[in-house]
Amino acid sequence: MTNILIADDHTMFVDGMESILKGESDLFVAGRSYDGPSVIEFLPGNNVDIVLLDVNLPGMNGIEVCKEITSHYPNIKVLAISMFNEESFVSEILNNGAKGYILKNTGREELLKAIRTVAKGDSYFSSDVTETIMKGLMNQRKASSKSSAFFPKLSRREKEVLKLIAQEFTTQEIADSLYISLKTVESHRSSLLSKLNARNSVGLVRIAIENSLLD
Amino acid sequence: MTNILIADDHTMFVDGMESILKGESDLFVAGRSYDGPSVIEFLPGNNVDIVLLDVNLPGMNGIEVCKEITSHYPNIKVLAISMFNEESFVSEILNNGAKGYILKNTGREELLKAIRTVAKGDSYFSSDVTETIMKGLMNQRKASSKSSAFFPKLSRREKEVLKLIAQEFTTQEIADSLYISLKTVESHRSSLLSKLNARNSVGLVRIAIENSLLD
DNA sequence: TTATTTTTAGGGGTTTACCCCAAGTTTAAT
DNA sequence: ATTAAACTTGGGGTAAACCCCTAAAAATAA
Repeated sequence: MTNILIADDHTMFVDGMESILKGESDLFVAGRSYDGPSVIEFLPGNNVDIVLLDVNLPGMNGIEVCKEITSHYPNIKVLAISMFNEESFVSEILNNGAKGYILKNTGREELLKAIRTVAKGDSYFSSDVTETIMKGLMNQRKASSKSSAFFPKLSRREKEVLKLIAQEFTTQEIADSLYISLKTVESHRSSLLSKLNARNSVGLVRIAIENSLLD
Repeated sequence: MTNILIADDHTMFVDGMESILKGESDLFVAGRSYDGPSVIEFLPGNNVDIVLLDVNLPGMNGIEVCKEITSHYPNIKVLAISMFNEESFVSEILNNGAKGYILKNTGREELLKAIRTVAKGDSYFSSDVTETIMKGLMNQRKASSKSSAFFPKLSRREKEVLKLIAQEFTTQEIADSLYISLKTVESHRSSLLSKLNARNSVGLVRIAIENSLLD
């Protein structure tokens, strides 16, 4: 018998999931939680084998909850469930101990299969998710070779100017804002274009966003 | 007997909803659709009283589907269901004939109540949604001036031009690439600036990237 | 201390972007 | 069939961006 805790803030979804699991003799719904903290409160004193965990929970998000569970209860398996096939979500929650990741647009049969697979101690990912992870790994090399390695150092001033350019300020406005002359800003602008190998401001901003330089 | 068509791309959700409705003797699930077009295909030749319609459908979004349903089948009631309590979604689908709007985090009882209310010909909104609508009405004056809330529709050409701008092409190069005149591209550029409320190309590209319009 | 980079700033010029106007054609929706 | 968008193309103008050049003070690294 596998005891399951369903953690999802969408009541309707939890109701539905429970209806599905009720028909299975080897699966038992031990409890339901509608936010992160109540999952943590539920676990001590209740016999839970698997947590069906929504990645996007209110209060304390799924990733935090997952980290909490796997560190304190190594025997409890977390099966992450999400609306979104987002590479960032997937990789982050997997790095925090989740044993599987399925999407809410997977069917009843696959849900049951995923639960039973994880209950055995194996991992389960729906095919969409596997694909996403693969793409993520592919882009990691691209990103590292493009951004980290090929990325030239920008000086303090250049970064400042770049941020203001990205906020749609004109050269004159940037000059006024930094209390320097128009020509100085033009000079920084020009070295930015050269360093980042861009043709114009649009390229500067695209590169800046891609390398998250605007924070 | 009320015949219900469930339209949602999340299989698991549809399964769950069906499980809930199966226990009710006065409600019958006539069919299930996983995208917009298949809803439209299903209706002729099937007896449907209520469509449980997800606002965010692939292929053809819920708002379009709703418009189509209510214009061709005035007797069919649409009960909109959504993850999001977004004012823009709510007001838009209501303006297109939906009889009710509930969130996916409403419980089983409220779902059944909503269905039966709409089946009688009345309207039903969950209290959260009512609140959102009220707030929306209050903010309508401000919203028109700021309008950074939701994304205006861009025409085919505008999207093409935007993509090329983001690739650092000049107006002349874009014109050559699309076999249209420089002035035409400038015209599209200008309407893009106006629609997206940007000061220059940098703003256009930033907004485009933020809304992942460059694929 | 010397060398290098950064920051500052200018002169002078070309190209591009952006703004206002108007108006014809094409396409889509009612 | 009639409206309404969307697409197209001008003319003419201003402001901004971008490019070449040089170069001195200031901060940083060797």
